[in-house]
Amino acid sequence: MFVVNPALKTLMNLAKVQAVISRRFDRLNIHGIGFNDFMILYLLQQSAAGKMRRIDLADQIGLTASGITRMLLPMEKIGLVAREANERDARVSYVVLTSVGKQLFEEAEKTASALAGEIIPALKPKEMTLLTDLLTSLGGNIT
Amino acid sequence: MFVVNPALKTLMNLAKVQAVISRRFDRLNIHGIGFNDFMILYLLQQSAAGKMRRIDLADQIGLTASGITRMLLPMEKIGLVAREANERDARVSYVVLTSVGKQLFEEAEKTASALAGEIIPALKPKEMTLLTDLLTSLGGNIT
DNA sequence: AACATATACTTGACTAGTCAATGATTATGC
DNA sequence: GCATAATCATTGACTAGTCAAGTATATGTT
Repeated sequence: MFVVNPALKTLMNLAKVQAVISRRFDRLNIHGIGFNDFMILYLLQQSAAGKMRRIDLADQIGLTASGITRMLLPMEKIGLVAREANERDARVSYVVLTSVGKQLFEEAEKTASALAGEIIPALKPKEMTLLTDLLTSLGGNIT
Repeated sequence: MFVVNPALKTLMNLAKVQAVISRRFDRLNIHGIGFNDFMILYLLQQSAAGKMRRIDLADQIGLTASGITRMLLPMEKIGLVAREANERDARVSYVVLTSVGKQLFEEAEKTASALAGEIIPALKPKEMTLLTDLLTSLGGNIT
């Protein structure tokens, strides 16, 4: 029988786990938004200025710039975020969190937290630290 | 500042990490197949009979049955897998690994293993065990 | 036997992204 | 100071899935 690299098996399990979790979240359709939309609201909310460049959002959530452009279109349409120019650099278009967006985030965060608690088993502090460190070493730098 | 549930942050980092990893794999386009196609070949190859029901493939890789139907179409077309009926149950259509599929898998496994080794940092045995256990507890049961 | 329910798979209509190319602007090397 | 390169964002064309509904078959109940 063929034996594959343990690292590769780990990546396969990671892929599976993520597929199942994200479908579970998106199926809930928390307040009308998907999980990635939720992440965008979260990042904007915790950013100092309440606004971010599209390219930085892309880097943070791990999608491409064009993916961000496409995700933001419906969010702009329903007024969760808005556009703002950068006076120094005309290439940049900031994404600003609106008060509607902020309010929706705060509601959605309750549902999302509850579901996250169901999904992630209760871990000992030591385990939680290790898991966080592991994800960080794999590029998961969302704080 | 709003403080979110650590479990929720973990899920956001998981989503990000997986998005980046899967894009990196798919971009390589290993021997013309994507990462999920690779997983299908792997599961078929390590199954005792070299064949599986579509629904079991779906469960194992964490997608829906209809996703599996759609993924398999091009794979059948290029001859990596084939269909086989179940004599006892006419609803079932097995997915069989062809010799072409098996050969491609063995080639692709080399490339995939090498990339997996680059992505997953060298872990101490204890850490590796914990990571595996964690993924298992989240539903990652690929062995 | 007949009916209700469950399971396996597929399909139509759709969403969520990808990549490659392009446009517009800003930064850099000489 | 000007050509070249780099950066930010968008668009066209496409792939990879999702869900809900439908078809076909199997199983369980009375």
